[in-house]
Amino acid sequence: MLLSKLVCERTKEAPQDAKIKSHILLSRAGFIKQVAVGIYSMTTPCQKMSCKIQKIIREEMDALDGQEVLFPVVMPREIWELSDRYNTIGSEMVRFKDRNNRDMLLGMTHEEAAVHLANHIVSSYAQLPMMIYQIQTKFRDEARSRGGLIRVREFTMKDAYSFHESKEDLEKYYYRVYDAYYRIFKRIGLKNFIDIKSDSGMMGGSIAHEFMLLTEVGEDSIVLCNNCDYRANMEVAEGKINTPSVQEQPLELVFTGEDKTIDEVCARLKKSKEESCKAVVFAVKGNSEEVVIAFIRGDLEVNEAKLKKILGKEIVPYDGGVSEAVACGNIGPYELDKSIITVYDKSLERVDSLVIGANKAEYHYVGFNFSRDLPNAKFNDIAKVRGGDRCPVCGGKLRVENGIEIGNIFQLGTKYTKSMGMTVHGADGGEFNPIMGCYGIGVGRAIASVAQEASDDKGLSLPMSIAPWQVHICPLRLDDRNVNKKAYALYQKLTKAGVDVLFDDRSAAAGVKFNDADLMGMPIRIVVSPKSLATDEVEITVRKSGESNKVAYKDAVKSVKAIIKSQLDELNA
RNA sequence: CGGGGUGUAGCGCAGUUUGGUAGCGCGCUUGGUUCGGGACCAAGAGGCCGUGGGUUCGAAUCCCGCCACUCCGACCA
Repeated sequence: MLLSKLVCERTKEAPQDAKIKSHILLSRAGFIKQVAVGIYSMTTPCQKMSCKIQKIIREEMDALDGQEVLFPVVMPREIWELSDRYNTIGSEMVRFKDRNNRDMLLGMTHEEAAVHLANHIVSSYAQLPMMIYQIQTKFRDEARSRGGLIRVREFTMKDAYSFHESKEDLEKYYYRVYDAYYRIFKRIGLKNFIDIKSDSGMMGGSIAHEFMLLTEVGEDSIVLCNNCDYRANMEVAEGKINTPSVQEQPLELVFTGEDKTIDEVCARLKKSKEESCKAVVFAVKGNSEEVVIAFIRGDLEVNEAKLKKILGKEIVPYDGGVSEAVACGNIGPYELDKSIITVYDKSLERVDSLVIGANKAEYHYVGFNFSRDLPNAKFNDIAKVRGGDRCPVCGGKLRVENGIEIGNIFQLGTKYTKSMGMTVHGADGGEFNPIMGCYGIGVGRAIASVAQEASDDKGLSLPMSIAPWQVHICPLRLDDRNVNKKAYALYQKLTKAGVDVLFDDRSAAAGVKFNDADLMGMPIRIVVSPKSLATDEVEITVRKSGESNKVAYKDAVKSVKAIIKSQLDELNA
């Protein structure tokens, strides 16, 4: 490819809105161009990279006996009503009417389509296990896109769906996919990634893992143990905390005036926050009359994901109180209106003397004791883990890091096969609903993740396996007849040898060419110049290490192929 | 969905307070001199100042509406 013709505009300055490295570099290198919020065009280098990632994914999926299919982007309402997701999914799903006034939608995931297809084809247990996958555009109307390609509305995703006769078979297959995911991420050049147990959320099913790239700019919080290999998404992470040892005391009503926050009340009463109980008020989504109060120790925060799971309902923060008389700041568990849904965090269970709201303006109680004063209270874990809490497995210290979700795998169970009426004949002559797994990887997000990780202050430094071109030739002084002849000849020879080459045919200054090469990040740079040709050599520089060697012109192809091979071997190891 | 911010040339920005002929840097075109880490000289092209309305002799600038983009938060199968 000749750089002068390449559809890809580099800029010196980053777009003002780009905040994170991958977004800045992909924009500056001209790999992506925003069209609307969360919607991007990809230029040639980016598309080539996407194709190479897809090729690796296909190889690994095919090795699992996956069969590539293509589901539609636009689907009718009907199949989504069978799983009830037409109604349960909110406005992230784009719905519209076709010319005949039929309800249609844009696919944001394809469990329904997968079951619809499999249901028509699979009728016997002998056809199982079976996995189908696709690589296709999805549209999710995210409330807020950000971070360049990290969180977008339209994106290319590989999604796979497997069908099994038994839970055991699913589990066996699930862990094969798990291993394949490790290979995929390693092969595309990601380094600092881990898998974590995750909340299967609204997908249904039980066991699920997320693959996370650990990076400061990640939007997810991950809890990791410094001592053992416990790790979990913040949504499901558990931590152990110390219980303060306080003497049991009689319950006593105390005046606290205008002090409402935990800090104010504890300061006035000279108590530590660990001996207080705070109330966090939520409303059930779609019904602001239905109030839920979560009680938790004053120094902790409520983990809304855990709370939702316990309630089985969507909730939203609510800033009102339990009544006009008792606003936030004086709510307590003692003698509270019984019609209100309450949830108690386990952090409160063994504190023998608590400061609580009195459900009465300007008053709190001290000396509250759950086992004495509210013996029927049930305790759940609804606390957000903090860095420094202790590991639930080994007791070691927990830390919290940020990550980007680069893939996920779910054991779905029979949620979709049951609701959509997919049955298969078993060996015993009976019928059963196949057990499903599903497995996703976002291709664009993988590109952003690589850009985030594989880069330095000069620009991208792309892995050999997915770089759009493996070699970037920078001829200096193309007006020099010898340089011109030898540089173009080298370009031809490398191309013939099966190497992907980008050739900078512009008559620009050396600095311009070098800076563009550094920014675009091809793994090997070759300089052909009057200086190098004086000794009949070219200069080969490895982008990653910066290591540079002069190689005899006639050995250049051999030398390049050796570097390519060693870098690919390292990624495939 | 809540709270801030910004829309002026392909990109990055100044000009808006105090209304008076549309500016700068980069990039682009042409010619010349340069040539191993973002060269120099000269000459050019390129803008309905987001959009609709209002005020005014006159609006990028003042007023009102709308749209888009963006940051923080909520949300995120």
